[in-house]
Amino acid sequence: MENITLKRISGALGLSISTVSRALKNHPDISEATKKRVNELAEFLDYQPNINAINLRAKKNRVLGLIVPTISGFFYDFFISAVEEECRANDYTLIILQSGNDPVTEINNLSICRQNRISGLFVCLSTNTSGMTAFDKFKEADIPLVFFDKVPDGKGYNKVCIADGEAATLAAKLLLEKNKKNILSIFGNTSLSITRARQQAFQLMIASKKEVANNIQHCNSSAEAKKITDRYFSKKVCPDAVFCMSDEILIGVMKSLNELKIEIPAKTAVLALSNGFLPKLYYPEITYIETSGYKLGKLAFISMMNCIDGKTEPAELFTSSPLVEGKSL
Amino acid sequence: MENITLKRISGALGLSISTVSRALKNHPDISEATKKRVNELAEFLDYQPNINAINLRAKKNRVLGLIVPTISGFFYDFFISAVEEECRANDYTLIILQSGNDPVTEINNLSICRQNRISGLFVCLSTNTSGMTAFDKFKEADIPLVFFDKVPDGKGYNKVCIADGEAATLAAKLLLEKNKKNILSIFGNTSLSITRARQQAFQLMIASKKEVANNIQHCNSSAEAKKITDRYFSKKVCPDAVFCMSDEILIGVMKSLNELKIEIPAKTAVLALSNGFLPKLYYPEITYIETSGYKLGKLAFISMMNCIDGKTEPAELFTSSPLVEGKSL
DNA sequence: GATTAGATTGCAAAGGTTTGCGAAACTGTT
DNA sequence: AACAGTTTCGCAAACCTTTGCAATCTAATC
Repeated sequence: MENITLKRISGALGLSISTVSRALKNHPDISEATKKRVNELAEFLDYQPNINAINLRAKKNRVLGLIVPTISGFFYDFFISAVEEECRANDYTLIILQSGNDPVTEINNLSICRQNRISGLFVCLSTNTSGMTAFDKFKEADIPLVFFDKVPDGKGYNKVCIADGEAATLAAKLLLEKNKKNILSIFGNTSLSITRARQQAFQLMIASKKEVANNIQHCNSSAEAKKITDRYFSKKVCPDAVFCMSDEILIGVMKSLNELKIEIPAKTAVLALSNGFLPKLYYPEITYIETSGYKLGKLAFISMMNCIDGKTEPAELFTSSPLVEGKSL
Repeated sequence: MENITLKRISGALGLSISTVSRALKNHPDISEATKKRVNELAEFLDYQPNINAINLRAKKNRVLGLIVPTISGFFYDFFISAVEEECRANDYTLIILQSGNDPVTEINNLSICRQNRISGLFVCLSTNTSGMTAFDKFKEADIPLVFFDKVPDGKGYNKVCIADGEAATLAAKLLLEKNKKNILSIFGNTSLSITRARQQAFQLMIASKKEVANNIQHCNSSAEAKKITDRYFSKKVCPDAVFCMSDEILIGVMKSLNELKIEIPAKTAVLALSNGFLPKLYYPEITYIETSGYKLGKLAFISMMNCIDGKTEPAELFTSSPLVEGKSL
């Protein structure tokens, strides 16, 4: 079946292409009568403007890119969900690409984005990104970048972040308020800036009460978190609280505690920084400080719009992290 | 900064646009010397072919659409993840849209897809889709549709599905083998074809052993599943096994059992149909029959490629559902 | 030296849309 | 009837790429 184009409509109506184009755009030059005729036929023929032609002429695509280590999980899917909603509401097309934490794939994805002539890009760096040179090309081309979650160091980049320090401080405060004396606090890989920010703030606050023991541990996976917890809770004196820096860690901790049949919060309290999905799965529901991927996504889109609207200075925006009470503290 | 185009390169090299175009495509008509010159300059200038111009000329976009009720969850994100991988590997761009289970949004999304001139569309129907007329337009336009998860009734559509019957039968068989006598089986909303398929197969197999009691219940949420479980396990004679049709139901069941401190599998066994993520969270790990979103995504892509390659008859493909042993049975 | 074959390159059209500018038609005034 | 002033519309270029066909050039053959 032949494509419906302006030419086709103009031919059928005995008008010029430009008149049809303007009529469809409700241009004041065109008489109401003509507009009506054109719109009716366009409707009838189910005319769809050719987006390629439009973009070609306009020299820009209303397309945003989004690169993420992986879509599935407890965090990025929520982030993507928020960004997609905003893109749809603002007439942007969204292209999502997974890097799988592979630097080579990451570079390829950047290339795909450039081929697609995106107007902006959301990026969560892969864990072992080799450098920022590939990203700097976008800056040169005046394509705004908004980093989230795993962000590059240094000024000069747009970033949206969880207020890691605040959240961790709040967590520590809560534990102190509840008079916990022997805390097991588990963090992720220290090479990540999130880890450092969260740990530093947490540590600082706990240290304000000299008599409180803070057992700091690091891990790279749920399994490692479980092992650590196993170890601490097979001692004579068990921790009276466990702090989990992330959902991934929470999984390991809970598995251990459930297996060891440690009652929560009677024997030990559990507190986590979490996206909010997992804590509600457990019994009792885990008290957590919300580090919402969804909220972060909304914020990222705002930041992107700012960039596209010409705000030039790179900005770092933060989401708030409210406490969500469960029964584990 | 000015855009790099073929014209720009041809000007700089004193060649014609067509020569440059062919050189970059390694056309045999062009001498090696010229190819080298062209490629080097293109590389140097970081030339990116204008995809809009290419698509305009080719009259088709290498773009696939994907409509899903929501990205986040335990299922669709895995499905999307698989489809994205395949799209990337096969040079397709993927556009993901959420319907939020709203029929109006669904229609709008279809419209967005048409505007983007997609070459194919993956669809999971929203729960209350009003009818298939909006989708039939795609058929008329020869744009292949591949339905997954929530699929329309009747022949005439491409579908990829979990082998619901097989999976449920396998589940029932396992419970019978373990000599369970009093089973609580919880299913989702009966208006969904998945529910009906799973329930029917499960019921049939259990009924083959007359002495086994099968308590069938339905629910629309985790919370409802929890209530049902609460009720059954506050009776004098508790079920010796719980079957969960889905992850959502499993969540409610586990919350109830944990709260009531019912030991698994000592007091009662738990068996689920699941995407595989949640069962590994619990202690003990839940035995499940895998209804993998990831696998389904891979299959959907295969089906899509078949359609695009001109296979005309609508086909219904199934993924297998292997047993994954946990410690709950 | 003329002819031919083969290698290499260029011309021009097409794909669909937008838009500045000019042209035509119409209105109403004198 | 001539004019100005509006209203309404069309021409043509530009966005960038691909490709059938024609054109040019080189070298070899008769």
